[in-house]
Amino acid sequence: MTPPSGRSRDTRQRLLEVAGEVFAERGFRDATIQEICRRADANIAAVHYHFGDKEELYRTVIQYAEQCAPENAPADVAPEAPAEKRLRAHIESFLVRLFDEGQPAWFGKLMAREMSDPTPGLDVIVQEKVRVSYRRVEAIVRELVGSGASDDDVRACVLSVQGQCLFYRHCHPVLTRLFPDRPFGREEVPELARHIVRFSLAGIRATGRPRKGAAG
Amino acid sequence: MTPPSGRSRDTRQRLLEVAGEVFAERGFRDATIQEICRRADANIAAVHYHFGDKEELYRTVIQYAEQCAPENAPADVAPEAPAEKRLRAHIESFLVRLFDEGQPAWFGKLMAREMSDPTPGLDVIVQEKVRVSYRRVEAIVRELVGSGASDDDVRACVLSVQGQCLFYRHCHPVLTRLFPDRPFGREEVPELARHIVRFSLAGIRATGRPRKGAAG
DNA sequence: GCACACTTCAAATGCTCATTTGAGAGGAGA
DNA sequence: TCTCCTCTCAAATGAGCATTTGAAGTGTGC
Repeated sequence: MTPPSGRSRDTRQRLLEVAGEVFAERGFRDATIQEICRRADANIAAVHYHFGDKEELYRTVIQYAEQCAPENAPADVAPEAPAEKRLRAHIESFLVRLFDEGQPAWFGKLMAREMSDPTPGLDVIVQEKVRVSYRRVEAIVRELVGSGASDDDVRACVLSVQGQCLFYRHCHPVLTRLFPDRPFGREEVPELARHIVRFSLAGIRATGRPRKGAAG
Repeated sequence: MTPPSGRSRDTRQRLLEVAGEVFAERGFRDATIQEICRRADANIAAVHYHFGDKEELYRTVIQYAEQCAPENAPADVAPEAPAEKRLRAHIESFLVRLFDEGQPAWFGKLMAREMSDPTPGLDVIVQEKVRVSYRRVEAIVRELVGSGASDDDVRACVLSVQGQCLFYRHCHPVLTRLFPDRPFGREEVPELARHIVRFSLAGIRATGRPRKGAAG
């Protein structure tokens, strides 16, 4: 006689998904077990029963998120494609992941949150994900940058690219206040990507050249 | 017979400064009045006496920080200097403010925190500060960018510049884990600034040009 | 000395929240 | 039917915290 919805899916599973959302929205500390259980339509003791405590729930959420988004890389471009194309593909897929409100939506938010305000249990996992992403962009930049570029130059370029992308998530609250008429969401990704690609390609190529930027 | 240090300065003043630090370190919610009072060597009821409550203390801290750092603009460059020079000066002073551990040190941290995770009482004030900074960079970019650039192009360039700078604060925890040997602090500002200037100048100039970035 | 305002203090007070408890519901196997 | 075993539930429990209280200190003008 139980209703077919809600109760139907495993409580543990529902908790996991809802917890991901709530942690992403509020952060580890500000998220309350009460809210997670309310949204998951579960009893407040369910978290303890299934996960032990809040921290363990958080850790499990991260692992779950990782296996949910197994392909960090953009699928729609061949590894042997020219570097420009791969850069464009990376930036687009990175932005999409940052903005997406879909299935593993909260993962991007969660990562962004962890980046600026890490919690103890996560260090290693963040690093694994971030390092992979970093290495891919590094390879691209290395192809594009001039021969005069040092390792430091390459790293700086990678961080410039990632910085531009992450900005739109990290500072989203500021952007919506600064430009109330101008949305910055999933819809605008192609447009944003176009700019970041053009800007970054020029920046990367300039980095390779021996002459300095302003003081000739 | 009271010791000459500690007690000497006004309790209210000490609370204000210490609270700035603590809020910057932990965020509004995670900061506890207990810790603020302990560090300020004040009784726990002092906050209520001098400020009413935690929120009002926070608001006062922001105002205090603003008047502490009245000159948001880099002082060491004339408004009529060439745009390249002004861009360099802006980027350097922005980075310094983000990294500085000096007097109004926590202000940068606090702003960074507010940007990604705003608290209700602050919206307006953040906007005032951010808008000023934005307008200055906008003017610089407008001079540098080609005539073919739209308003959207200009804005995107400004955000690319700010994004690159803010990245080093927002993602500092990630950077220290990703590159344990490579510090990213106050000391490295000139180096970082040099890269960001070169990268951004090229990016901005490329944005003005009609041809697309990748398909040349 | 004496009243008075301004500050500080230690000890409540009460709220929110994570965690625990102990009592069941439901189903599977004998 | 009886017995486990798994899972859910409502109601404690107790910790951490912001806020309040009422009793002192401390100085200033008289």
